[in-house]
Amino acid sequence: MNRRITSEDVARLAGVSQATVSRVFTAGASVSTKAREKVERAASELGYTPNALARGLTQRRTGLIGIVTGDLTSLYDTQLLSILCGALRAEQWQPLLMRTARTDETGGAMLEAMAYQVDAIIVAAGSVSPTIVSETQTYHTPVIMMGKGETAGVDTICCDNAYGVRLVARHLLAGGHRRIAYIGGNPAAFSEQERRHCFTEALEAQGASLFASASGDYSYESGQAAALSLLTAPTPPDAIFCGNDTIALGAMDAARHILGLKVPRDLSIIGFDDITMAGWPGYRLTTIQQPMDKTVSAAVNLLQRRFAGEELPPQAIRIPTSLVIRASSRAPDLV
Amino acid sequence: MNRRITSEDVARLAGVSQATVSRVFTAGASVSTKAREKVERAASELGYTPNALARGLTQRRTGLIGIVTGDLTSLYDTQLLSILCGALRAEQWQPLLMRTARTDETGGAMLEAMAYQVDAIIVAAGSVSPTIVSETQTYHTPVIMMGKGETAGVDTICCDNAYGVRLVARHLLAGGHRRIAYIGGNPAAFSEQERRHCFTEALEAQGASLFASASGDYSYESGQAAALSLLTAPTPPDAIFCGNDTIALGAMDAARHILGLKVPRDLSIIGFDDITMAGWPGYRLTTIQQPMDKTVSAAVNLLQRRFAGEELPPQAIRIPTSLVIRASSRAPDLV
DNA sequence: CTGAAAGCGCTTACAG
DNA sequence: CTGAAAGCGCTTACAG
Repeated sequence: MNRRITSEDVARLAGVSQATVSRVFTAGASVSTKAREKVERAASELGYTPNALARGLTQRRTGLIGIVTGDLTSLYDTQLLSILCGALRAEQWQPLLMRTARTDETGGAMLEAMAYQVDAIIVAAGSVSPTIVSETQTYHTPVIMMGKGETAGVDTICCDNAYGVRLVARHLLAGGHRRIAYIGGNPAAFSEQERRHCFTEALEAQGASLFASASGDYSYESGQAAALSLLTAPTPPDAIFCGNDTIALGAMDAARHILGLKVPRDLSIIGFDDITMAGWPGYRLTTIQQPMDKTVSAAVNLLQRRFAGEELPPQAIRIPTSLVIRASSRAPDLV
Repeated sequence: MNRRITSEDVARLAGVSQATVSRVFTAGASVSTKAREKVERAASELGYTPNALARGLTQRRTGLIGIVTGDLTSLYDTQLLSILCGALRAEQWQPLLMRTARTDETGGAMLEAMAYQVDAIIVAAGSVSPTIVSETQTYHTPVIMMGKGETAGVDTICCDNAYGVRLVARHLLAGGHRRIAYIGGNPAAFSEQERRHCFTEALEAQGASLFASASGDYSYESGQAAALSLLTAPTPPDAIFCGNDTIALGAMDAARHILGLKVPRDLSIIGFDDITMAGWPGYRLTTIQQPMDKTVSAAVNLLQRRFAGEELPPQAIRIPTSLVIRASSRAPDLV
């Protein structure tokens, strides 16, 4: 057979109407046990599965969730994606993955997802112009932006950067550090701006100040390069806080393997995210934990409420952060 | 407006028939310049994009490609996924991501993808029973299995495991190693079976034999545990070849940080895949490179040919492998 | 509970 | 080149 099996085929074999076949595959529709049995027998004999596209055309829901990610080069993004996909699957939602290579592709990717009538879009990358936001609002499709603070018109889920970096500042100062540097991620990213800003403020609130800083792009290589330039300066920093763990791993490798420094004896290094590798014995990175499972379940909950038709204003959810002390930072009591 | 804009709306505004609107958005359809202009103006004014679902229902093609992956915990899988998604996007194909948590979910995930009328399915995880294969063949949907050798009825793309592990055997023996161990991945995986088998054979072909071996599940933790047990035996191995890089990183960290061994002085470690981290200065892992871009472009090419209707028998493509010598293995000339 | 029929938003022969 | 109409495979009021 060169044609897909349709509900019509099943109906014919089962001796019922096509509508009855449809009802058997529609949760909550009323069908007699007898009819249901005939249909199920016929369906399994023919190997019938309802066409999700046709179903999506008639119902309001397709079960498709658009996920806009960056280039998936970041270990954090990748771990988040994995957890997110697992959670979506548990809800029987299918992720339509829009991987963007550049941050300005985000808007386009959202519109492409819309073309497939996705029930919602989760944006985990790049930033979105207000024009795009208002454009997507015409579609009445829920949009959740991850890693972004309050944004007009859409839901956002973000970790508590301010609290996290405050913990870092306190920890480093308690560790006796006075030349504290910062290596940031992509300057255009919200998380970078917030982390840098709040970290600087937190130091100042405690009577200290940022000693030096550099910018990267959240990559390992950028962490290496930035660390190298900071550490070879006439007066190098004695601690580096990094915008994410990947940068921190690059910085640590540069300090140890290129410059021959001991971490944390010569230098404390702290990251942000708590990706799996931060706990590996080769790194044992002190970092701010950003609980990915909580982020994901907040997203799923929000979608459930929106799908249920609840009329709530755009949410700006913050997920709590915490400090995970490992071996890459000087312990306060040893000073 | 609470309703999506349809081609009907555009037609009304542009003063043409709905069919003409459709033609403007269908590549290769003939429309007069005048009509095209009117339609394009109206479409952009209304913010119209064709409904990809409705289009998919009438055409043979949806532009959707189902991708069945494992739990995305593996660094190799994740890097491959990233490259794959980039390549699909370049073709205007959208990946419908089916992330499975257990290997026996593969078949179900394929059928779910089928329900969305995907144009093809790329399976990059788990194994598939012959029943599922024949079931999917009824749908006439191309299926490509990655990381699998020749399989009846479907296309496969796999790296040249045999050649790769032969290079490892030769390299280790040339390095003077005589107690060579192997830590495998998931015993149910094709790649594991092939690598283990061919590695054992390669050693024997060169007059040596496998000294010890252990099984893991391709994870970092399993690499650590297996290395620990092998290296604390009365006579430990002096070299370990690992079924993938992630295992090798775990093994290396266990050797160095838990047992205090020097790599490669006390022990050579070799991996498989050549993931990004294998080149990081903290590891500098000697490994077999499996070119992901070639794997991906082979898949894209194959899909293009299948979509074009070419009648070719199931392909069993092998991608060449090569040895990347870094610092985790003893150099032959130093012995 | 069940069938006939309209409709979801497109594409594509079929005439003209 | 263009319009009217059939059809893709479903769901869902509407009657009965």
